[in-house]
Amino acid sequence: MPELPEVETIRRQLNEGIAGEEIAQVEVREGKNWVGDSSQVIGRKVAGIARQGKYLFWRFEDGSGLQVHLKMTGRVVINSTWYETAPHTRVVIRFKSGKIVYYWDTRKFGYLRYEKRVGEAEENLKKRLGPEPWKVGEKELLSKLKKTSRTIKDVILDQSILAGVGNIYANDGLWDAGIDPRRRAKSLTLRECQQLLSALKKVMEKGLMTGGASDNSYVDARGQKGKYQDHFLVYGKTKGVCPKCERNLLYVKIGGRGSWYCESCQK
DNA sequence: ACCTAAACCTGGGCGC
DNA sequence: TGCGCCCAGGTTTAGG
Repeated sequence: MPELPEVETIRRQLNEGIAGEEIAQVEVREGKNWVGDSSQVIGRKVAGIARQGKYLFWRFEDGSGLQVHLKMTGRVVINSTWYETAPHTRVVIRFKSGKIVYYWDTRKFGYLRYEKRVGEAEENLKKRLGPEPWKVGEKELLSKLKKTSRTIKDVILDQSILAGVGNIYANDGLWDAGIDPRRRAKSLTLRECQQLLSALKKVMEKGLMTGGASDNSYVDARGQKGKYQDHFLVYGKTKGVCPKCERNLLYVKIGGRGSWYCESCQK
């Protein structure tokens, strides 16, 4: 599942690959994945690619743009012939230069949407999203934690509180911080909040360094798998053991999402 | 207002 | 081996 490190990896590669390119043609093979009228992007030149949380924004030179969300199984891949005829290629964007961007998505949850004023779209989204873990202090985060009766895991997955954290990095971050995912957010001390924030930054930086987590569907904009799945601390480790104390990990569902933790090391 | 749960989809894994 | 069921989770939306 693309979370912040995966989306950022794609952003960097897209920026490198298509900045300055002019869109010549768009082929929408699956209408669910394009919101609105795809012909609106024809003739636009890409100025650059921005990101807010797990959202990508293609900025065109005329101030319009494209908002993209990959949801669970979305891929954005440049110039890979396999995707030309792949069964789940949903959108094909061809540039004047001959470069091609493929949007591929088995489950059809993701979308591309043209925005007449992309700067405004980014601003509107920014108002709805919380800060990314690097952009918030522990005191500011703690004051948000104190306002809710939800579990800490629920809260860090809430994009309006903290942007960019998904289930993989939430699980690993909570383990690294030694915090039980079932704890009420309001029960965290300032010190624990600081540990959690620094753990989340640490695991997400690791994710970025290793090219993201390709546990299931994720590949980068070059079609390559990441390696963070080789560094999972607890995520997905059913029948696995704690990396620290080697006791069996426990599994519970929190807010409908799989949660792995060590009863002994996470308090 | 605040919180939970269903809906959106498909392929893969599991049990029988 | 094969069938069918259940599950994965980001976000929105509907419901309690």
